[in-house]
Amino acid sequence: MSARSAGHEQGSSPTLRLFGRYLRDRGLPVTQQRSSVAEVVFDSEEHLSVDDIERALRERGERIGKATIYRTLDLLVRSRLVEEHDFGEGFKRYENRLSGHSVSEHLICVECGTVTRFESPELYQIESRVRSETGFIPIRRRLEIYGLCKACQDAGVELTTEGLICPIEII
Amino acid sequence: MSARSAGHEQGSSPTLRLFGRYLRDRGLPVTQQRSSVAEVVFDSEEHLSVDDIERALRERGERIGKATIYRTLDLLVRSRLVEEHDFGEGFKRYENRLSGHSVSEHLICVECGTVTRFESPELYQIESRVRSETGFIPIRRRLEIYGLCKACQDAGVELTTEGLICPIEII
DNA sequence: CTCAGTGCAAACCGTTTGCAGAACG
DNA sequence: CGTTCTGCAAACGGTTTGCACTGAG
Repeated sequence: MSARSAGHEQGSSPTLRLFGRYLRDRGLPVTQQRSSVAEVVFDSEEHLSVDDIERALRERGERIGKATIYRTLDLLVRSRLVEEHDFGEGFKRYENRLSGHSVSEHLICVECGTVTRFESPELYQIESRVRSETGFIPIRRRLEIYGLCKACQDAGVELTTEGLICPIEII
Repeated sequence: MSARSAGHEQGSSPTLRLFGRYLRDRGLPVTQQRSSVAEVVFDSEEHLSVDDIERALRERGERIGKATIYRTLDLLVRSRLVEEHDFGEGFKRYENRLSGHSVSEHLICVECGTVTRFESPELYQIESRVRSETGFIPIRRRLEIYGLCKACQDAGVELTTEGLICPIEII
């Protein structure tokens, strides 16, 4: 905050250095705040909400405004180092794209909300078929399967059948 | 609006009658407004925003409050007759699930925003594999492929490469 | 006639923006 | 030193909610 700074980013993760390069390449300042926000996201394997990030920063003893967090996340997403998710919770989540499991497919439990990653190589077939059949060039995809996770089943949760059972039936 | 009402739903689409049944089964009143909102959604093949629906109602000469539209859409989604979508535009869209093409896979052009439906039977393989490998029971899924549509390519749109080209590279 | 629905406007809440002061290069 | 960033608070926009009034059953 006060000091002459410049000390962040040294001895840090390769990913953080990549972000530094991204900023420098564009003539953008590598600030204390940007480094801190990036570090929190890079150090986690989770899908973090903005509140999660703010909390993690506070635990490190840093108080960074939400506006700055949002602005930094925008840069991180643009740099392609971080991926933005929307699981329909009313807010976005952010994830380190270089954390090893660079998969963007998710199983989402409708009961407990747990998000699990999974891989589906079949997507490549789907995309190449789409491309050849329609001329559409795929860039990125989102596959989310909502359902009931094993843990909730074991806990005895049943699928509540809201809605019409057989909508085709008349009257 | 003024008249003694009760006249809606007669001679209307089977789907609208299904919604009437859904409401009656639960002891909920089948009101003029609910019928109108439902009819607009059932009569369209599109992914409608709340503004689209409000506009369509106004064109029919009906002025229904946004709150009522939201409340009715909630019922329609619960009845499983309508599906809710979020294409990351900052608001939701709603679609008649019984409009023939009951497919929930979409191609979304990042340039012009056009949404096109497509089918991918491969999803069944993916889901049965997920179920047997993890025990997760799939209920519904969302597959969205973002990319460049044929029309935009023909119009000369190029894919702008923002972000780091090779993030694995050092420094 | 009663209970639920409707409409209005205010509340909500995640996100964005304007601006004065602080920091990077 | 000039330009960009930061933080605060206010603005924003889609959605939700409280409440007096209207309408369905």
